[in-house]
Amino acid sequence: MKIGQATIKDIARELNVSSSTVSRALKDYPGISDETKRKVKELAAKLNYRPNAIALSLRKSRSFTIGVIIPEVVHFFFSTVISGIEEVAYSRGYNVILTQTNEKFDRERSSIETMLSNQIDGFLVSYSKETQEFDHFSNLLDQGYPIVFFDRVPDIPKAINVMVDDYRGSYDAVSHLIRQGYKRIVHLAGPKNLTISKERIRGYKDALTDHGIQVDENLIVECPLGTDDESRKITAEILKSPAQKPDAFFGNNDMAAVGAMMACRDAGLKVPEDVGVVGFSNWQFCSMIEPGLSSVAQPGFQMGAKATEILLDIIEKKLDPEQINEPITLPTELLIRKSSVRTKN
Amino acid sequence: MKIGQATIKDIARELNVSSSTVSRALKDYPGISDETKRKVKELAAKLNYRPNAIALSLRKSRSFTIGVIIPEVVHFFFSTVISGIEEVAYSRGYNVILTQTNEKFDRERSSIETMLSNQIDGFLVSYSKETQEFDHFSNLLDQGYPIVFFDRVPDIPKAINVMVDDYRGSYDAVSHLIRQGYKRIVHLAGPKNLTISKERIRGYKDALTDHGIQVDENLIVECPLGTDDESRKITAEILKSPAQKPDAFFGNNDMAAVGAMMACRDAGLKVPEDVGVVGFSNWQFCSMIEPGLSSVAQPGFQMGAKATEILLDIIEKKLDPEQINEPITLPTELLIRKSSVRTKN
DNA sequence: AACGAAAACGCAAACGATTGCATCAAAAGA
DNA sequence: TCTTTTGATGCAATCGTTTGCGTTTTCGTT
Repeated sequence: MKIGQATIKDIARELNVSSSTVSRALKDYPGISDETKRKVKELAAKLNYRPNAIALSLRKSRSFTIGVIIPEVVHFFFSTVISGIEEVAYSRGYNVILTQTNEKFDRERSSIETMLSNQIDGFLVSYSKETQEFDHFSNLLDQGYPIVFFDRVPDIPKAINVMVDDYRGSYDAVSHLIRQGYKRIVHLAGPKNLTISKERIRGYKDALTDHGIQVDENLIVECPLGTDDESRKITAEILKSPAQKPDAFFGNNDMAAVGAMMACRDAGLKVPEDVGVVGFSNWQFCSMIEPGLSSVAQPGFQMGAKATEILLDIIEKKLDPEQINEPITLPTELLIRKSSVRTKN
Repeated sequence: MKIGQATIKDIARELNVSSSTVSRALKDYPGISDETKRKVKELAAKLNYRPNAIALSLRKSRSFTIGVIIPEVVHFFFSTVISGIEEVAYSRGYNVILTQTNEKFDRERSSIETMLSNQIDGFLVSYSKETQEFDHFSNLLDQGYPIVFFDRVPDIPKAINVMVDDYRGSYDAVSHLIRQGYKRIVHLAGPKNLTISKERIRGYKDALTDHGIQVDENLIVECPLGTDDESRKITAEILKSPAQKPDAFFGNNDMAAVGAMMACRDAGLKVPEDVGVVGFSNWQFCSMIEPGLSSVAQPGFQMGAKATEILLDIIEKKLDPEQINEPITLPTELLIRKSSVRTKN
């Protein structure tokens, strides 16, 4: 008993019955005497019997495992999403196998391969920044594999997408800045191949237009990396230029916003008096820095949970993927802190 | 070909050979003609054959999957550890299945159960705060299951532990505060059942003693939750008390340290002029807040990577677990920022 | 022409569990 | 007493792959 788990065969041998009987006894099938059931269950408990999930998977061609592919675990937002995924999967009896792509396209593809080898029941995907074409996903969808995309979602047929309402979040943030009296608002944008970046840019533009401010394309600057260092440098550059100085920064993410704040401080500008700043994602540090950084909160946990629920429903045929034509959007919430509130007036 | 992957049998049937031949041809076994090998490989490529990892696992009683059990994914430190784990596992051809316990003992146990069912090759564990007894781990170790503990490690026989040098990190941090002239240093300690908390307390005490300062047990206050809110309240309480006021706070983690900073600010005390603060973990926000929070950096990625390497070496019999008697400690690094540097004086 | 050896391949069991169908006994009905 | 029904269990195939051993084919040698 030392090595190797007890199997149904072991129980069968010990009790002088067949494996079939043991299997059925354990699952309370009709047609097995109460006496036998009792003995089987007793011995099973005594031997600490645990069904071999691998054997089960092979038999049923189902692994009760879902594969999660994300760019990077260490991003706070993604870690909250994982938490949501894990929570739902666990409660419904599924395992989660995880790989991060580190934003590499090749790794995204090879991860899919190994997961397919492992007879994954379905995929949960947020694709990498490098990914520009989506054949590897389309093929899977065509073959009928369940996939739910979240946050970074592709624009391909049959894809089921769960995302936050980036447009609305961006629109709200920029409107808020305008109401606070800021007029020349720079948008530190994300990589333009990502839908989320595009949506946020769209929200930014519409907010300006709706408030009677003309969009100046020069004020939309791309920050591909999304780090504070990058945005700090870019912002410093902007502040140095002789053109009419901006008086607010709306970051595609919180790191970019923080970088802008630092650059402003470096340039001797005060936040929020001289310059307003709003970020996106509501990372933990937003409430800890001084001044507190206003930010658009994304419901990461809910997103992970929702995406997983949909995926499992599809896997378990409770839901027909054909019926979902619209992306599922989750509401954002603008959290207003000091960085964007003009106290003087 | 729509649904269901091509199997070895499919290839065999198509080519009028046996499965054995196909299997051997694919792996370049001797005793198969070059001609056959060519044909098999060609067809395999054409059918997009992918070996069924589940069947393989069943046959070899090996799953090439390791199970990771951690308290919470959303902790920055743990997410860096996961990243390290994932990196090494991926490069060595293993899958990672992940569960978080949410600090619950029951969930820890049930996670182990499901992982055992899934024929996990080994465990990587950081146990929950609720966990007080370790039979569920001891049993596994006795049965010969490979387990490597990290960060939160148990004091039980045969356990292989990977941890940061908490003692040294704590000692360095407190010594630094003393050298800056702070004298009454409060330690916002972690749960005392965790080895890491104990080690940090030990480092705190030794640093004081070595610098000729007597340890005052009243200055060691437990912050079981480790949140900023909790520590903010506790710190406020301490500052209100009539006793000789402390002039520095050393947090068991960064959140606790930030809480202390906020409480000081609330009380009208300036950091670092009046009060010095040092945290532990070096979360991302440390460099973003004002003043920057000095902190002891823990090499999370390296810890995950190291633990995984050891585990895989044990699994692959490259390493004999009996040979490891000492915990593996990774060096910490004290990052000094403004919060603990007295400029006046 | 005949024999032996090497080369190429197939058979079948095994991993652990499930399940349609057959089998056997005992109990019920005629 | 003999047939029919019901209840309890076993057989064997299956999922996809590997592998020890046996079988067949093809040569080369004498």
